[in-house]
Amino acid sequence: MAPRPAEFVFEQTISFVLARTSTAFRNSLEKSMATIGLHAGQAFVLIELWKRNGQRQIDIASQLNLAAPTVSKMIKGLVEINLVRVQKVEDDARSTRAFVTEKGLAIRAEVETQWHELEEYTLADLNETERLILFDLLSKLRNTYTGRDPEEDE
Amino acid sequence: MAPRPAEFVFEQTISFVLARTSTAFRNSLEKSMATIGLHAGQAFVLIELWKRNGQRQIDIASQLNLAAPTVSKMIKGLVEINLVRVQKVEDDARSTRAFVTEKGLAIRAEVETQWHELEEYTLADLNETERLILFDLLSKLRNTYTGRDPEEDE
DNA sequence: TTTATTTTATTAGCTGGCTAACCAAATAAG
DNA sequence: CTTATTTGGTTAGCCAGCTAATAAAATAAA
Repeated sequence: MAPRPAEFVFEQTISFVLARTSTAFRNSLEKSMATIGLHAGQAFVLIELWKRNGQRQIDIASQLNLAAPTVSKMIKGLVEINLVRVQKVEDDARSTRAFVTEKGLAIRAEVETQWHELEEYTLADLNETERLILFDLLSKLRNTYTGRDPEEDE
Repeated sequence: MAPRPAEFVFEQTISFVLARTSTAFRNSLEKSMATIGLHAGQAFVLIELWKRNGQRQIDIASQLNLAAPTVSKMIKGLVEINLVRVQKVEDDARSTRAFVTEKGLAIRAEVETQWHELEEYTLADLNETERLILFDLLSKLRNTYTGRDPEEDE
């Protein structure tokens, strides 16, 4: 491990910039999703269900690297606004599967539009090469923090 | 603005990866700071005060791109554990200035050590070039989201 | 000078995250 | 078969963020 410099400047660490950027981005995402009546966390759950409908909460949590209670709350919110319904699994009385409703399916186009808009705004100052590199580097960081196997998503 | 592709894959957007990476990083930072009895948010306030002691809450909020109530709570927590004290400004009865206590000054070395350790862990899979590029790209994103003037930090 | 506006900070209440503790069901061990 | 462990989910309670609403002080405007 590299030695800690004598005069440590927090602002010049990637950790610092990543943290501040994260917060700022989160606000933007929340605002973006709010325009279509969603919270950011709910959008992530929907994205997961659009990919594989009927997942159990623990599966969603695993995919998004979230804790079980976090997903539990998000799904509760989605059920309340009729975008998702839950259904007991017949052969396992512990788990419940989450399914998108018709309304939950219908909202996908709006989410995509908003998401794409935010993405463009995010990357406005970056050229194509920078975009590819940033995606790659962020993916590496994610793998580092979550200990996940790269390329395990399809 | 580029057209939204026919089949939109959320997972392949930088927004998606950034969001998931952010959450994972936040957890790591929180755990890291917890080893020295701090919360992540409190660390950021301390970092600001170490740089310029006696700042008003609104100054700190501005520097960190946080809302006033957020900083208010963080400082309250820091005061409770005797790392920060607040003092009324004599010529402006609205604002209070925050100062690090002796204990708040003394903890700096520990925070630096922990921070540096997390930074090394974060960047373990990245070479020097990638580190520089990542810092630069994240800074760009931060500027995009916060609308801040680049290079305004010293 | 009086009134209107802006500024600083706090409180209340929300979502996004977490851990700890708990329950019930499924499975493994004995 | 009975007990112990693991697993899926919820509840409670915490911090990191936010907005809206409020209060008080400072400033600008009339």
